[in-house]
Amino acid sequence: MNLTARPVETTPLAHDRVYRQLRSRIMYGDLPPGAPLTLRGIGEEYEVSMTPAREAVRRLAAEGALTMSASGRITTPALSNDRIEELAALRALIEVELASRALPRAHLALIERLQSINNAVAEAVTQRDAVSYIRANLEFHRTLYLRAQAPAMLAMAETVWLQMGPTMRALYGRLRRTEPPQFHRLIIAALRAGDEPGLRLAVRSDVTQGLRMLAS
Amino acid sequence: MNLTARPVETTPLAHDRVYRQLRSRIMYGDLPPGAPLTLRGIGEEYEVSMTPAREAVRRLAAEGALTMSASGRITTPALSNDRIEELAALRALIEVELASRALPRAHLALIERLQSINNAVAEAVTQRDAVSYIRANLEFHRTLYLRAQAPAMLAMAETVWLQMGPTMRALYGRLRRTEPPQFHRLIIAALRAGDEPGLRLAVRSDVTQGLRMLAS
DNA sequence: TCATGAAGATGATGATCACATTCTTTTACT
DNA sequence: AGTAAAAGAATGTGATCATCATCTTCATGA
Repeated sequence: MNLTARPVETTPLAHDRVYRQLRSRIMYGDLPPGAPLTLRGIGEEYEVSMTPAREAVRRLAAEGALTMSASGRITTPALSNDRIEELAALRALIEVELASRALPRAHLALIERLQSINNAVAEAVTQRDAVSYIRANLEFHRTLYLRAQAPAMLAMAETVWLQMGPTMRALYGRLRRTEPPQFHRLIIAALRAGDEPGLRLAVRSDVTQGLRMLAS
Repeated sequence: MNLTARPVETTPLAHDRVYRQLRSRIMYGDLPPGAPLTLRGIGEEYEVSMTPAREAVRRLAAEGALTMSASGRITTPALSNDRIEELAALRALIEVELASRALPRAHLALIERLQSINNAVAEAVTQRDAVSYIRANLEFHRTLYLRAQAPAMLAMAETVWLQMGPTMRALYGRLRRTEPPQFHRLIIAALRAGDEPGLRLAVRSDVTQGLRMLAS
């Protein structure tokens, strides 16, 4: 048995590092929809050969974070309105369930952390910083859902976030808004009150509000 | 512009062929949970080098169809009971929604096709053929959900099926049953009657019935 | 008998290259 | 000037190899 108490510092793995960095850039809207990528370009940017770049891309493509054309060209996804509606519906289904499962375990410390994260969201909104906004917003949701103790569901939700990343950024660009997210306050209030129906409604509203931007 | 009206027979791509064949074997329960795989073994089996084998494995691992240990060892997933409960809950959430969206478009021809697929399911049950049973059962569900015109949701549902494939097979092995699936008949009846609440209940029951096998 | 350790086998990782396809730009012809 | 053909550049695919980590097996010693 290995008893050497070394830290968890495993993973100098090149492909995993490239995967995680690309994933962050996509999920948080650093790349616009339809942005082209190349294996050689990625390899150069992250100082690896084509092989780890390919594996990272293959992995991201499998998660829907990247699109591969018939000829193998790599781009970030440019979603149709129908696709966006579907993904929003998936978010509603999965995240309402996650919130519901997190509710009985949501104690005061968690609620206060959500409160503080929500301040960061509001801050990003006033500064019109799209990437910071998306990052803080998703951190708000992830922090709540982690309490649900449902890793498979959380992974599904994150996959949906990943697919919507570039589009989220583009949508935010059209948005003229300076008020902080109202539904986050409703979520926090419902958590405090232990109000499950209210929580479900608040999460569903928060998750599908982006659709209204499309209608206009 | 290319006007050569060649058939769609693009894709002699090795990694894609390996991916699809491995995916089928996993989804339909041809591999037991925890089965080890190697890149060289896959390459030899499908007569390709390690490179396409690696890409296929990477893709399947990203979908949760394969598990990679910290040292890179590849196995089919061996799910905990908690994980199985989660995946069943996800099936319920997503597939109930898909069925509901398919309902208004489900005409007689579709219902008759479902009827005939269900006969194949019953046939597989009487012959105790696990792989045929799983394949026919999933074809039943996929045929219905295709009518929902919701490709992103269907892809999510298939990802869940994929993750449960090896476990489904193992569960079926414990099952002593000769009667055909009762809930499929309820699904078909609800479709004929245009009964949405009944359809939702029938799909949810069908999808979560496997959980009862675990309780025993 | 069991633990310890070394040697060999096994397997994933990453780099590099040749090749075919696709896309882009340039050239040539009407 | 506009269209088409052709030359060139760019890009993904698949094979091969060197390397390192891990696992297994077997021998050694208390």
